[in-house]
Amino acid sequence: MHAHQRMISPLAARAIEADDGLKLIGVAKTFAAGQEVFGEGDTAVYAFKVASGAARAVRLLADGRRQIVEFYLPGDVFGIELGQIRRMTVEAVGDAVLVVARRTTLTKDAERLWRHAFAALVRAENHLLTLGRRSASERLASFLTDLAARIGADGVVELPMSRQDIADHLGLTIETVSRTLTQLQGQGVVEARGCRSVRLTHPAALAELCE
Amino acid sequence: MHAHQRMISPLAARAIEADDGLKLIGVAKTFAAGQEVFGEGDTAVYAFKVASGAARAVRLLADGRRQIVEFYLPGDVFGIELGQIRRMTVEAVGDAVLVVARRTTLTKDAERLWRHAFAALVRAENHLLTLGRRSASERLASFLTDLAARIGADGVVELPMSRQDIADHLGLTIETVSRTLTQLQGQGVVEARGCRSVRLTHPAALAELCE
DNA sequence: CGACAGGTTGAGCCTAGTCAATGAATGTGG
DNA sequence: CCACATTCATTGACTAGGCTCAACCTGTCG
Repeated sequence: MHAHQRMISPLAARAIEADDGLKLIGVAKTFAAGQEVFGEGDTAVYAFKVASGAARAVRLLADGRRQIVEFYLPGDVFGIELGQIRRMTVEAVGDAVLVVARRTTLTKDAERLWRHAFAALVRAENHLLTLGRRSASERLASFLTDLAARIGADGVVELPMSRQDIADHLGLTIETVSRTLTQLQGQGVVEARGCRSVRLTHPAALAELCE
Repeated sequence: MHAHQRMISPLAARAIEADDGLKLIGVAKTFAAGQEVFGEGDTAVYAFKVASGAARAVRLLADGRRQIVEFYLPGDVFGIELGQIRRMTVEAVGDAVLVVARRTTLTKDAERLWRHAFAALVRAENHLLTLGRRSASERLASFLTDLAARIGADGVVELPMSRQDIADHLGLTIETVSRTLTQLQGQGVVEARGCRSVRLTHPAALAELCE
């Protein structure tokens, strides 16, 4: 098990309340690396909250090109839908523990679900700017800055996802992700410690690089 | 005045109800081409519904690169915010008539506002796939197919926006938009009638081109 | 230790961007 | 009504950022 995949006891997760105010009471369920949480086209029954690990929301084109619409990290809520049909596939990234709740039991929390969905909108719209107008190095800089804010500890980000996942999130190839990361190291703004751990040595410069 | 900018009497627009079920009662206001409806950073007071014309939601990078996050077409509602601050600028595309309502007076319609915001999320997440993984011709094909579904009449789409707007929405340059459109004509799937009107001569083939 | 998946690096290519010239459309004033 | 100005769109020549294909390296685990 990797350091970034802190497992928590399923029992301890039974009632997780993060600072978002949404008390998502449900059963904690463990997903293995790559396991599908739900698939595009499925009937939407549950909402989920990440207790540990991470998940990815994936959309595919017919020829296999893949876009990761969003990464869900500890504390994030996902699976809220207006319709009955899942609009994309969500899979565990590495091993993950999710708290599961029937969507129908959450209607009293409508206001808070609303906030989570709106946060997703804000994130998606920000990401549109990145995919539409930023260069490879700007995409990486944005990505690392964002991750640092969400799961960074003391300037170090433990990446839960593979290079392929990062590439598919940023609309690049693994080769470009790899090269760009090397280049950022050359500029002295980040420092890799193994391929799943990045230290942001100069976060201000990294933020500059986002333009 | 262009054919696609059907003006309606402000009085007639006082209570616009489209098939979305949201009865947005307010004052109709006319905006000139390019006029700002609200700016990034402004305090969010009103919500808007497009009566005629179109609007664009714009985000800028420091060096002037521009991303059009979304086009709002007749019937679309925008300006719903969770916070008090506008997250992007919205401007009229060509002349436009908008119905304006105080956000605070809309709280009883929360359920319907919710639907509009969720629709924006679905659109944004779909567009992420386009910007992240589609080629120039696939982007144009997606764009035209989408527009045809929203404002197409009999296979003809009257474009409310300029080439620059299209480019900034699709993450391309005007030259690439222009060339790609010419190329689509060469393939016989579309037919331009002046630069603001496109006939989808072979919509099925166009849908194929989206991959 | 050896095998394998995942990551890095290199060489060459291709799509889309840049820079520049031309052409079409719209608007203004004489 | 036409000459001119201005803006927007198209086309061409060239460039470059990122992709493809391929080899090599690294770290993780049996």
